[in-house]
Amino acid sequence: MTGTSAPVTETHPSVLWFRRDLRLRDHAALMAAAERGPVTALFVLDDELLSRSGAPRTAFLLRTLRSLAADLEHHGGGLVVRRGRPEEVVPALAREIGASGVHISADYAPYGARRDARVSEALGDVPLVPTGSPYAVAPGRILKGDGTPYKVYTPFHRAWSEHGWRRPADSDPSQTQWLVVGGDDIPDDPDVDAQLPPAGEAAALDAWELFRDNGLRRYPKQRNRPDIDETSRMSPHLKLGTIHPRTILADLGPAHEAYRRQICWRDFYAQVLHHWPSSAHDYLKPAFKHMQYDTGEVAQQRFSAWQRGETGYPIVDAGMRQLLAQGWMHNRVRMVVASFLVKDLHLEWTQGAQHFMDHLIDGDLANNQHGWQWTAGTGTDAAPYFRVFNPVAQGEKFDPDGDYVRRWVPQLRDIPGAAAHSPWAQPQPPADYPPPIVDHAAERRESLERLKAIGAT
DNA sequence: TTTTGAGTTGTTCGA
DNA sequence: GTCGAACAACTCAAA
Repeated sequence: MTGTSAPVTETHPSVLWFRRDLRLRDHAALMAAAERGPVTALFVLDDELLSRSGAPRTAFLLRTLRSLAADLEHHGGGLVVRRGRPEEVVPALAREIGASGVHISADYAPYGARRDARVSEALGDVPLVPTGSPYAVAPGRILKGDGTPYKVYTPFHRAWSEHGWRRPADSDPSQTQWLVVGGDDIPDDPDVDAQLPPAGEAAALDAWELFRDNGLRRYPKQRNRPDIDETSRMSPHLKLGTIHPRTILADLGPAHEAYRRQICWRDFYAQVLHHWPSSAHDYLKPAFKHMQYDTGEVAQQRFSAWQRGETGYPIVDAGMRQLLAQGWMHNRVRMVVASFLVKDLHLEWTQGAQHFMDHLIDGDLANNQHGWQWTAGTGTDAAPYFRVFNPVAQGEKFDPDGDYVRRWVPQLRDIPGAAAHSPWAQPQPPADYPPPIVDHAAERRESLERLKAIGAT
């Protein structure tokens, strides 16, 4: 015994405030909290956040919370759930247990960052301690040589790959001393028609291992095939943090670059939103604000048809119906339906983005808003203006046998093969399926005209 | 400061 | 049926 390290004779309880990190493994903030003494696990039901969350996403969150609570109980603890404003609830609990600190994983999204600043102030002398983030590399860590953030993906990806990331954190819930106090009940799920996937950390790890050992090998070739549907389905888990991207990256080898790039996209868009918070609702390229968009009753009817999956374009309708049925949509199809809303219906991307956020269980502000801005051609590193998806060609290319559209649009069941992508060309089109609400070729030309008009300004 | 090369995911048209 | 070019101009990143 040399006495170089001070013996820890005194321990202080602390609060571990869960937000988008609803797991116990690979959890840096949990480690930081646990090494100081007993830990009270808290989740705040924040009405301001819940009011922005559609029923499927809320249901998936509540199921995830129940799973986390059960996991904590399994390790001799429990999840303290309290409803209210975080700047009131968190300091109240901290006082109640005499916390020496409140530990969090940092949140870089606009609302979360403002909320955390308010909470930190309300906590007074009790520090709000961020450890780790929901990303492989936290926003703000990767900058260009001149100290400013990247706006283009490819150089960001290069820098991100060179920067590297930490190994998964070694958090151990069974070695943590949990301190449980009273709280509110987790509310019942809202009514949801959608078939949601299993929620919680164990489900996330199961889903990851299943994909890693099966679909990952074929991912580069098949990721664009909604009919085969061998994507990883990790997005809802990454959204809620039931798995950390580092856990995933640690399993990837040199052959898995295509999938690793997707993880990098998530980091990229998080840092774009972090550095340009207004891009959550504003056109990143301001000229697009002045483009002519359709409004009025016909536009609203078309928007409604798009939402319900009754546009008469099978790949669009299949995607929109999958969204309603599963709270999820294949990524290739997300681009197709987004392009249709923006370029064929001439509606603003924000309208479509809102519908996505209402229904997607993986609805993540950074990914969603910037995915839409990319399609609309208004975002960072966006698609060139002339890139207009043809819904028939996309269907024939990525759903070559028509299996995807027949799965989600049963009215097409009697049209075999790729012909299902153009039912109007059938000798006898199905009577219970609508004809196209707009003519794609004409609307494509119209879109290019309107884009040209703002190019002149 | 200036210059240069490059930029996730597409479609259409004409040879 | 296949193939290459055109579809613009601009901004970004880096030397």
